[in-house]
Amino acid sequence: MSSRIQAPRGTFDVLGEDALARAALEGHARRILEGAGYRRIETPTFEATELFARGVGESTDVVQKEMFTFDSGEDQTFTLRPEGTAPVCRAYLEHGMHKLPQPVKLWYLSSYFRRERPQKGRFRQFWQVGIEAIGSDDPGVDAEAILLLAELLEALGCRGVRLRIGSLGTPATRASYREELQAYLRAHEERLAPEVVERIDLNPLRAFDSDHRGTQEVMADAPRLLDRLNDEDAEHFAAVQEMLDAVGQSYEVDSSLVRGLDYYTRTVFEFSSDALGSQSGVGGGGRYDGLIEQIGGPPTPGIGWAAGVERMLLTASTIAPAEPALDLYVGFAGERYRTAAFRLAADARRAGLSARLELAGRSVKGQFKQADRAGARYVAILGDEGTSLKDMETGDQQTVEADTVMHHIAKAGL
RNA sequence: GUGGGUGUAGCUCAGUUGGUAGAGCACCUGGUUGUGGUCCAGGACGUCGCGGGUUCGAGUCCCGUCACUCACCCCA
Repeated sequence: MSSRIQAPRGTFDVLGEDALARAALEGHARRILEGAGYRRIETPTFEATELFARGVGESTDVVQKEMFTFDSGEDQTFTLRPEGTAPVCRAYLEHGMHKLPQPVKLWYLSSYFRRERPQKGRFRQFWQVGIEAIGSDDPGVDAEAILLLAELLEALGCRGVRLRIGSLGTPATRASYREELQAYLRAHEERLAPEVVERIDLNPLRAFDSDHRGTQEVMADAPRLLDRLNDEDAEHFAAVQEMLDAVGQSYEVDSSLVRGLDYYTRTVFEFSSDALGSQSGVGGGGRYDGLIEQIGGPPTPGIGWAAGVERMLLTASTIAPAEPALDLYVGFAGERYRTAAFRLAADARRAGLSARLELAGRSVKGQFKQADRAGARYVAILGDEGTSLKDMETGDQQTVEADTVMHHIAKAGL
């Protein structure tokens, strides 16, 4: 066993009930998102490393220490995609989608890769369902996007979900606010928790989340980003809130809401669930009006979100995947009936029934047992005494010609 | 990347002060010479995560390693 090969760290096989639940999740996502005009897009699993370096931001944790980058043997390196927004924006540019009616609405469901230390709800290959709406800065796009994610989480029965929203304004606003906040924190260093002081340079906004009493007192009077927004951005944010209010979507405004990717501007939002433990984020996103320019295109506004499939499934309560129904189990008593049984199962499938053939050499008793466990409605056993057709629900059984099994089942109304 | 916990059958787990591995469920067979859901009997499945050390002897003790897990960090 020493040399038994395992799935790589932080990866997993999708099987059993999990596979059924994922299929159900995909069905909900397609119905909800396509109903709102989003169309499916899938981009390559790996991209030029530069796309993420420029798009996501050189200074982010994702780019600095979490990317799986490999040498292509050519003059550039490639990287397993750590997120979906930059690749979709690249595709938008590459296919001239600015000529389509704007905004272009796209959704995806695929896997992403980050070299992190795995724990519950955090993997090295993980799945996200996400949307991007590119080409409009109308606040209605923001509100609609938020609502769609809320609707998806609702459809999945995700528990303990709450929504926080904020606005980051422009990159310039954000940068000057950051300096203001850092200066404020340094001025009150002696009252702050040591770990907050340590992170003033790296992540000053984190100070808002501290449960340290002195820190909380200091932060009560700290400058807020939302108070520093310019008029246009403040109006935009107000419009988004007005629309959420109009449809009764509950949320809380969180001035300290930050997202880990550099490209966000204006609206940001996050759905979290207290059912998740420390990886509380279920899904989130925001506006990225500078991203397309950042990767070499014309100034183009955009907004999107991504939600973690594994995390949604961890909190989902109403996804009760059902095994697919089985109409007919075809067995046989005696090797010489094997081919006829094979043919009956094939005929049944051609006629639109779900049918399963005995493939494990079980005894007749074993075949009935197996058919029962598989939830078969009918069992047909081919053998010396003809073909026995049994209705597993009523227990009724008759001996029929193999050729007429389909006819008998049809008569019963299947 | 840092720190803590845990790895025994397909699954959930037991295993006494170190003495050479068990239960339940699931699977297969038989009881019913061709008939399910109950019951009874039987069977197959483990180099006890992996490697090394201590010992006459290691699932048990020690070291390393891998994986999972929790917290930090970060995010989906």
